Amino acid sequence: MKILCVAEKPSIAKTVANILGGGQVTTRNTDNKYIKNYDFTYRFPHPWGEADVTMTSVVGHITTADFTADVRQWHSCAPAQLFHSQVVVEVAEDKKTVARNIKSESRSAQGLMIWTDCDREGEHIGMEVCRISREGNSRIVVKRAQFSNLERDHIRWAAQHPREMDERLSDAVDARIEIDLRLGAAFTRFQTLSLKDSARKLENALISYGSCQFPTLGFIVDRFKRVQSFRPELFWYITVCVRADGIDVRFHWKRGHLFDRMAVTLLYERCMDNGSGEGRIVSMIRKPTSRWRPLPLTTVELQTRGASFLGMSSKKVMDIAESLYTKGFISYPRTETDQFSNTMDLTSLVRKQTVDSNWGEFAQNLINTGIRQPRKGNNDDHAHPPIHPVAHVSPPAVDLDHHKVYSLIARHFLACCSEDAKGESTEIVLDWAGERFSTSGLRVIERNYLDVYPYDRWTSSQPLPEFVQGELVPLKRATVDEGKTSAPSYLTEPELIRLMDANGIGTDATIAEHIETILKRQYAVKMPPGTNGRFKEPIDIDPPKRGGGSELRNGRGGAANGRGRGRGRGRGRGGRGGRGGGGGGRGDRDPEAGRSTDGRAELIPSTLGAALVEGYDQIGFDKSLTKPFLRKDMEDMMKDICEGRKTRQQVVRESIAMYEEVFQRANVEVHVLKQACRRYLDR
DNA sequence: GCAAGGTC
Repeated sequence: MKILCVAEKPSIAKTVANILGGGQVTTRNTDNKYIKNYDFTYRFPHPWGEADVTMTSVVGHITTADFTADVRQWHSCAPAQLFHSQVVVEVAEDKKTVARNIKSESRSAQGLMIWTDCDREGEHIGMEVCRISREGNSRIVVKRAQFSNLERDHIRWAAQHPREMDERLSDAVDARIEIDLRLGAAFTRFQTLSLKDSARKLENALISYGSCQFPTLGFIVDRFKRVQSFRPELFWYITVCVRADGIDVRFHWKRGHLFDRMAVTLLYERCMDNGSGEGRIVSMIRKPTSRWRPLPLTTVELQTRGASFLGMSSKKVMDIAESLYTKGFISYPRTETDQFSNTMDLTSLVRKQTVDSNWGEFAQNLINTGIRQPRKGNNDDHAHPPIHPVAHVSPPAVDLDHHKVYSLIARHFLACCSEDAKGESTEIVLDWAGERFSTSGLRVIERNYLDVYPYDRWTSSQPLPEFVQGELVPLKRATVDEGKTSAPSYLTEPELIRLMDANGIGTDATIAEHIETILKRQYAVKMPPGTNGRFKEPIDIDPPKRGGGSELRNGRGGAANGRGRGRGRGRGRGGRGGRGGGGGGRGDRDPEAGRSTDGRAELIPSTLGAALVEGYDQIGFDKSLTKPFLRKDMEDMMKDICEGRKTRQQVVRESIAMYEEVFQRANVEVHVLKQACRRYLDR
C-alpha cells in the first residue's frame, strides 16, 4: 500500500512528515527547488492500514485562469467581449514542476490524502491536486485531512480521521476566479484606454480596476471628502469647579455643549442669579468596574493592532506572522476565529512562555493560580483557532521586528488567559440651580492582564474628594467656555482594514496587499501621522514613469520604500511647499522612524484616485463600483455555493450580467469619467 | 500592460 499526501506549502509537508514519520523520514529532491518529497511508513485507519507514505506539497494554487490567446492582446477585441469570451484553466507556467511531481508520485499510489489548509482556497487547491493526480492515476482514492494547527497530537488525530473533499467550496472559488478575471480585465482595459488622452499624466498610466481595489480606494476618498467638507462650528458650555479636601474638581455640564451662545449665556445667568454660589451634591456613586481582557486574536485584529501598537504596515505584520508560522513559533496566522475551543490545552501553551525573560514570570503566575478560560467572541471559521504562540522564541533566534510581532501575539495570548483588570469608578452629580453637572473618577485596583499587555492603557484618575449626598458645596468657579468641533482625521491603515473587513473586501490574507496595490497604482498616498487635515486637495500624482528617470529619483532607499510609495510621499509634500515640520523632518529622513510610523500613516487620495471615484459616483449606479456593495454580493454568493443554495454556473451568470450592465453604462457615460480626470489632473 | 487568491 502506498499513500501520497499533499500539503499546501513545503513547510507543512515537512512538519507533518516529521510528526507522522516519527523520525524515520527520508528526503528526496524534486524538480521544484522549494518542494521535497518525504518518505516514511505510517499506519492509517482502515482500509488503508500500514502504508508507505510519500508526503509532498504544492506551493499554493497550481493552475491559473486566463483568456485564450486571441483576446489576450489589449487591442484584439472590445473590452466588453471579455465578459463572455472563453476562459481556460491550465497549469501555471511556473508550476509545471509541481504538477509533474504530483502526477508521477500518484502513479504508484493507491491513496491520496489532501493536507491543504482547511479553508475555501485550500479546498480549491486540494481539488487541483486531485485532478492532476488522477491524470497520472485515474483509480486513486482521495481522502482529506482536517487540521487547524501543527501540534503533534492534532496532526496525528487528523491522519486518523480523514474526511471527504468538499467540492462546493472549490466551486465557490472557481466562480470567484472567473468573475474577478472577467471584471478586472474588462474594466482595466476600458479605463486605461479611454482615459489615456484625457490628461497628459495618464498617457502611460495603468489604471487598473479590481473588485477589491476600487472599494478600498472608495473608503479613502470618502473619508477625505469628509475632512475636506468639514467646517468647524463654535459651541459653548458651562464648567463648574469645586474645591474640597484640598482637591480641585471640574464638573462637566450634563447638556454637553450647545451651538447657541445666547442660550448658554441665559442658562448661565439664571444659575448665577438663583444658585447663590453653591451647588448641591445629588449623588456620589461608587461601583466596581473592569476593563476586559482582549478577545482571542484574529488576523484582522493582528493587523490593526500591529499597525497601531507596533507602527508597522499591515502588510509587514502579515509577512512576519507568516514567517513565524512556517518556523513553527505561532499558529496559523490567517483566521477569523475569536474563540478557543474548550478542548484546547491552553495551560501547556502558557507554560511554554514561562521561560521568557519579559513575561515569563507573568506566565508562571498564571500557571500557579490557574489560567482563566479566555472570553469567547462571536466568530468561528471552523478551520483555524485564534492566533497564539505554539513555541517560545526570543532574540537572537529571530530579528527585532519578528520579535515585536511575536511579543504582541504572545502577550495577547497571555492576556486572554488572564483576569480582567479591576477598578472602582465614581460618578458625582452636582446640581446648580437646576443645571446638572457631573464628574467621574477611576481607581485601578487590580491590573491583572494589563501587566502583560502594555499596549492597553487604563490608569487611575486623580482621586476625588468625599462628598455626602445632599451636601451643599461652594463653587470655586463657574464659567462659560467656548470650543469648536474638530475635523475628522484622514483614514489610517487600521481603520481602513476594519472597514474592509466589515464590508468583506478581500480576505484576511489579502487586505494588506490591496492597500499596497492602490498605493502602487498611485490612487492614494501615505502621509506621516499628524498630517491631519492639512491637505484640502487630493495630492498630485507623479508624471508617468518613463524608463530610467524614475529609477534615478528613486535610487536612495529604493529597497525600503520601493513600489513607488516613498516617491509619492516625497513629491507630494515637496509640491505643497516643503516640509511641514520646518527643517527638522526627522520622520522623513530616518529610515527607522519612517518604518516605525508606517502603520500609523494617513491615507490621502491622489488626483487620479479622486477623479476615478468622483467619475464613477457621478455616473451613479445603484451600487457604484467604488462602494463595497458589489463585492459584498459576490461574497454572499460564494457562501451560497458553499452551502448548496446556488450552483457555480448560476452565480457566474448572475454576477456577470450585473457587472455587464454597469460596464455598458460606464461606456455610454465615459465622458463623465474623462471630465473628472481633466478637472483633477490637467492643471 | 488587466484581478484576486494561494505561496516562495
